[in-house]
Amino acid sequence: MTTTIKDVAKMANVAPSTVSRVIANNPRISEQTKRRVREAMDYLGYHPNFNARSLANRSAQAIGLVMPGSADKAFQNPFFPEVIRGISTIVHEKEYALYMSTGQTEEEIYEGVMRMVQGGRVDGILLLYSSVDDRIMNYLVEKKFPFALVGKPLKDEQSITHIDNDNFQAARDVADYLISLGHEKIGFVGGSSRLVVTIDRLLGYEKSLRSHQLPYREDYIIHEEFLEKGGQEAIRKLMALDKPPTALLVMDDLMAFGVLRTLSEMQLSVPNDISVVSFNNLMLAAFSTPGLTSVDINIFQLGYEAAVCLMDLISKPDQKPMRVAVPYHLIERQSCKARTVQKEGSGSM
Amino acid sequence: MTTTIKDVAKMANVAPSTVSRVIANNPRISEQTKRRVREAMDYLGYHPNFNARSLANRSAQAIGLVMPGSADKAFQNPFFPEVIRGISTIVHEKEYALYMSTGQTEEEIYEGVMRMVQGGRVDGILLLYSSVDDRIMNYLVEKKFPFALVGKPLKDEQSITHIDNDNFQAARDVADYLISLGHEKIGFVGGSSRLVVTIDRLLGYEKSLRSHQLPYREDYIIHEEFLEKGGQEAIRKLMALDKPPTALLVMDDLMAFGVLRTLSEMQLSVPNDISVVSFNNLMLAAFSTPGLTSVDINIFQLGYEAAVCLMDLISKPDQKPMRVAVPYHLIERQSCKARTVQKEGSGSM
DNA sequence: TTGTATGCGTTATCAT
DNA sequence: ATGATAACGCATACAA
Repeated sequence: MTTTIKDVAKMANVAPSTVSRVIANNPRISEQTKRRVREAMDYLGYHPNFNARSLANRSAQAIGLVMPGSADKAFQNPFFPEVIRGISTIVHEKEYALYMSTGQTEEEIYEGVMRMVQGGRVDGILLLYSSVDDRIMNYLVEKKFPFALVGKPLKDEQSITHIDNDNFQAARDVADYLISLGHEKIGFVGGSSRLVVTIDRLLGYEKSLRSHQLPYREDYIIHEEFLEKGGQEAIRKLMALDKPPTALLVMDDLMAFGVLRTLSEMQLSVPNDISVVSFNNLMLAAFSTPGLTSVDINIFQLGYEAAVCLMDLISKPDQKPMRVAVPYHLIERQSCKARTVQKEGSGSM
Repeated sequence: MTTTIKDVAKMANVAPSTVSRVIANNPRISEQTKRRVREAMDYLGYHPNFNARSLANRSAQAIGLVMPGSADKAFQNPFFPEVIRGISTIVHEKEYALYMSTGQTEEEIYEGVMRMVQGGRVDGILLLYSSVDDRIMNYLVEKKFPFALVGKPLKDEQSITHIDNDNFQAARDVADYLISLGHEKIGFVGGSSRLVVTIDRLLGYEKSLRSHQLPYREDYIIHEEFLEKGGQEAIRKLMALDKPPTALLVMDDLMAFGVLRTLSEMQLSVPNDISVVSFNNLMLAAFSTPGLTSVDINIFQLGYEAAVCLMDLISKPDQKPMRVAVPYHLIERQSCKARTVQKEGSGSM
């Protein structure tokens, strides 16, 4: 049916193995026969069968992408397309293909990953999130299957290749910034507390408060999904408090939009009534009203570096685990404002 | 190394072929042995090798995604993640996997598609754009390889399965809308003129003008990339005209943002000085200032329906080509305003 | 430098 | 109801 290596061999008057060698550009084949074989390939429109090749080779020339929830969920947040952009550039360079798992529940995703891995569909995996005690990561570790993590593992930092920002420091910087603006009641709107990135940033936030002798109030800490809706939920809870915060550290721009929208529905003004800083610096951050002050975490680069590391892991059998810290920086826009001095004034700063 | 069907067979005291039948849940195997085999599979943590299966089967249980330019380019526009969301839901239901081709130039993408197809990596292809005289589409047609097109083919409409909006009518509606607002000088900011969607909408726009006895001016037609930058370029050209338009039909929200931004840099007000309507109704449309009046083309559904069709094409050998028209509707926000009556007043409407 | 034979892990076609 | 065996298309160790 489809043309195989044998057809080419026949046409070029050589053995199939010779054709195979020509494909691999084996130096021990004479230029003459190479040319002859290549002509035959061109003429017949031959293309190698990947499945057969993978089978004989045990390599698939493809890497798998694992997102939290299936693509139809994750892609709601522009974070993922953007990491994938970074990944894609390097994957393309290496002539690899990209494979996306689909699955709604954690169980389904886990199954999908097992199938990818054991089924020999992919040579390596990129884990695009890091959560506490993740089955999938445990599985990969145990299997000693090449993978890189976008994010930080909770433990085994030394043995797991991972690429992230210094989220502890980033959150601390942000809180410091808010405090320097005179804010003392700062809310934290984060993602699931099972996400390591949430944990890290919460720690950084806490550290900042403590170093400024500010109280750390549990009721200022909210955990929601990284979506607009999450932000809406969060801000409702916070504003219902007896003493609502005057500033917010929001972990995701999308959430921040939810916050902004709800606040404006409540007739509250950002930044006059409340200041907001968030993370990711998505394109939307520039377009919202007011412009959103946001931490640019270099999402693209996160993906790019992760792909580079994974490729190393795949090609160099005894590559040591790596850790790459991608720089971040605060982009100031119009969502923050200095607070007029408090009456209670503990005089900090 | 990895556990194969043979290991399972040995452990369950059956032949490999029997194990294979159990996997396929062949009814001619007794429940007893099925149970025994399954226990062995569980115990050994067996997972079938996809490559071997595909090889024997000539089916990959995967479909390929083809975007204009590689992911790292295309994903700059939220359109693509959103179509993929739609695709992903149905692909996941059918337990298929998703392959993404990577490639920068048209040549590279073409090569990638050939490799996917002839290499047996995928059982079908989703073409996420439609351009005039597209090599890739021609190749797929010629190969009679199952594929569905998101968009409309320029010719062979009857024989190519495609999913789109009625873009002619949509653009006509939009232009009518602008005209009903009193605008007579309406600019058209579109994508590449090689894209069928551009062609269709341009036709609809023209039709609207003509039916209202309004002049169709070449210099009001701009073609740029579907990115913010494209919009910036476009509006600069238009505003440099002797009689710049008072209203714009912009083909993409991202472009529209570019337009908005540049206009505001020029100290021009939307909608007071100029009205803007665009397409796609991305999340950003709601967040921009002013809120962007945009045509919701149901991107998610576009992807969803396309995947459904492709699955039919794959599973039913003699499935006829299909055409699905996804509805659209105009979402009015604040970027358009009625024009005060013109002095020259041809009195239309 | 090139050809021969074998294996990669499954499925499918015969048998029994 | 189950087993033996031959593909599937390619790569590679071993010969020549």
